[in-house]
Amino acid sequence: MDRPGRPNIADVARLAGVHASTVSRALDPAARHRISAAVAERVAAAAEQLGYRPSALAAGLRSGRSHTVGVLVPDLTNPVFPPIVQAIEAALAGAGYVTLLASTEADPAKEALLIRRMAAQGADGIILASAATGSPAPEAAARLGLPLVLVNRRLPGAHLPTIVSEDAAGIRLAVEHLLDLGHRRIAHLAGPPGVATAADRLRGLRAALRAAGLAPVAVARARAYTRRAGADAARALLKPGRPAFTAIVAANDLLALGAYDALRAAGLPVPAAVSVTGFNDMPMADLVDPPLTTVRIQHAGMGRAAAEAMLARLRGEAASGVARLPATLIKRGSTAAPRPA
Amino acid sequence: MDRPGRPNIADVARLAGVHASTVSRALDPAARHRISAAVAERVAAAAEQLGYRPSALAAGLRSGRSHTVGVLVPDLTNPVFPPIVQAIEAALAGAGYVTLLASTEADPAKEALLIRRMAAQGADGIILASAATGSPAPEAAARLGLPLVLVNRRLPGAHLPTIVSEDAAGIRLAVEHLLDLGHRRIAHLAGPPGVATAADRLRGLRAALRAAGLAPVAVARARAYTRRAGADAARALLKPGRPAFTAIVAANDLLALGAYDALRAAGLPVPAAVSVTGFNDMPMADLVDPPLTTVRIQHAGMGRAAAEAMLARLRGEAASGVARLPATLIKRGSTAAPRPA
DNA sequence: GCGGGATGTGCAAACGTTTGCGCCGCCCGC
DNA sequence: GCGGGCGGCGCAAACGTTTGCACATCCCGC
Repeated sequence: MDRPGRPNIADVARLAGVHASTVSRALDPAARHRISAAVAERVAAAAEQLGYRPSALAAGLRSGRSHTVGVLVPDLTNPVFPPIVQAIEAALAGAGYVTLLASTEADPAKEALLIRRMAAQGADGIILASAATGSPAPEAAARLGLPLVLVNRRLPGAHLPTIVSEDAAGIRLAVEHLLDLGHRRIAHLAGPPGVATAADRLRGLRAALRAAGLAPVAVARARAYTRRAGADAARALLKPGRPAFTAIVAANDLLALGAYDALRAAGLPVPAAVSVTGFNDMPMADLVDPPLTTVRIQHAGMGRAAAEAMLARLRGEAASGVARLPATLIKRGSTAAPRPA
Repeated sequence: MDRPGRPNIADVARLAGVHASTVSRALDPAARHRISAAVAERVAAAAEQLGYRPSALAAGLRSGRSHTVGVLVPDLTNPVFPPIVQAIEAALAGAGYVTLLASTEADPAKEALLIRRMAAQGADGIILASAATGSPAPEAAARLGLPLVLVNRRLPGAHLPTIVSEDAAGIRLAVEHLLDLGHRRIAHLAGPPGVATAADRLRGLRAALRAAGLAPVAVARARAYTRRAGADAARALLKPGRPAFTAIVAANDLLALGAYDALRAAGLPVPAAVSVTGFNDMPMADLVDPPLTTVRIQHAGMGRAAAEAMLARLRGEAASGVARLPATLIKRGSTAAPRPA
């Protein structure tokens, strides 16, 4: 009976011969300076001896800060997200924060539910990966008074701290690489509607081609960022009557892999008949056949930056605006000079 | 001043004209039956009108159950884990639980720290993916009184609820497939020491070969479940003086891909010169060159089962023992009949 | 020598729930 | 007609912290 589970702050106080509030202050780095060194030391020793672990729950209840941040992704099995989530978690953990993870499955209702649930758990903020237009997150977070940070995708309407890649500049690298190889008839496999990256990359593609006095010979829009949707859209590009092209710039690696499927089915070898580029340089992009030429984004960098932005907001620094992390071109086997006509 | 942030349980009680404790019971499905239907309805209406959201923090503090479960993975960027974590999270969310995620980076000290931190956050239990021998988790969880469930890897010493794949039976499928193709000289790329799957798969391989009156012609042990470690171990297999073989059974897909690298470097085409099999059927395994013949495990099934096991334990059902989920062989392009000697 | 700021610590009130206990009134059985 | 049980609800004490406030002590300057 004298070992009632976990030691209390009161137990520590008793052992150290001080009041509980003194223990609280002595153990809080931000308030330790208000305590004499001798007492602080005695408290630390007592806490150590008892193996005292403060209850973050109780602290969170009283202080309103639970040292917890929610992370929402649409689908963790999309290879883009694990590195981002991993980096977020690492950065948050480094600051003593715990990460709450949940998948929205790209369902706005579920997104709203999860935000409410995380708020109920006392989360101090929400990091949302891959917001789509119509997302209830901004309004839900605002109503709950929760800071919201966006990563990987912008939300054009909302005025929120956001970390994304340089989509336009990145796609320009891919286009210029193809132009250098001699391609002139370039098609685009665009991302789904309502997704900022899709629009930004399409715009970037148009601008890059225009700079060379060209325009895309065809644009097909995939209904989702998946391999299957990419294959379907690529098949549409290949329909008889469509203009001929020698290269496909895909808005995303999975779409590029879908293009592989469609081209293979049509008997068009990559890159001999058609060159293909992706975007993201997801893990394993170098292992597919042929190895995918793609635009590498800073997965980990984005995650870290998003976590930092959140931590800054939680410190009270009213940071905002969108940060764009540079992208680089990774040349692999899926691009080559066009077959001479 | 009359809109003090979030509505209280007391606010609801006031509006419904009852006591706070009645509100608590009326809103708790497990205790609603102790309340008259009329009052329950009035309370529900009041809660709805105020947009009342109970604070899980406060409830957790008082009741000791925070409806929170911690999930620990060594490395989220390993493609095996995202589907498992996703399934865990989905199953937990379905039961009203929130998932805490953290990466241990295969560091025992970090593992222990994260368990302590999650315990401080009031986590009701811990699901540990890929425990290695010497893991501090069992002792740490026991000391904190936290239920612990293992997934993906057993921990031979500990007596814990565990969900793994049928490793021995799975590897037997790969071996029998190679035997059917006519292979007789089979080498094994084993997993790292201290990892139960590595030992189980090696044992399964030996048993399957013994049943055919054979034995592995060579076994190389990778220092980790990574592509690079697989390549290094495969290189060791290829050293001059080592016995010749026509097939490599790898303990894991990433090791198999490492074998690809080593074989390619040695000028040995897969599968013409050497057949290769993997284990896990991780995403993208069908996209590599050549598409990998591998043993498919039930990623999502394991995650779901692990979550169910945890929920059962939290309901008080003292479940235990290891559950083994069946694996199936996926035949692709990396295996073929051996080149006639 | 005295007033006034530091400086260090204690006090107690929160934070928002859950839950054992007790009370009241009703119904039912004898 | 009466007693006992039970259903329905209120009461208040937790759960373990943080933090504004008060208070004592000490030191310093005038």
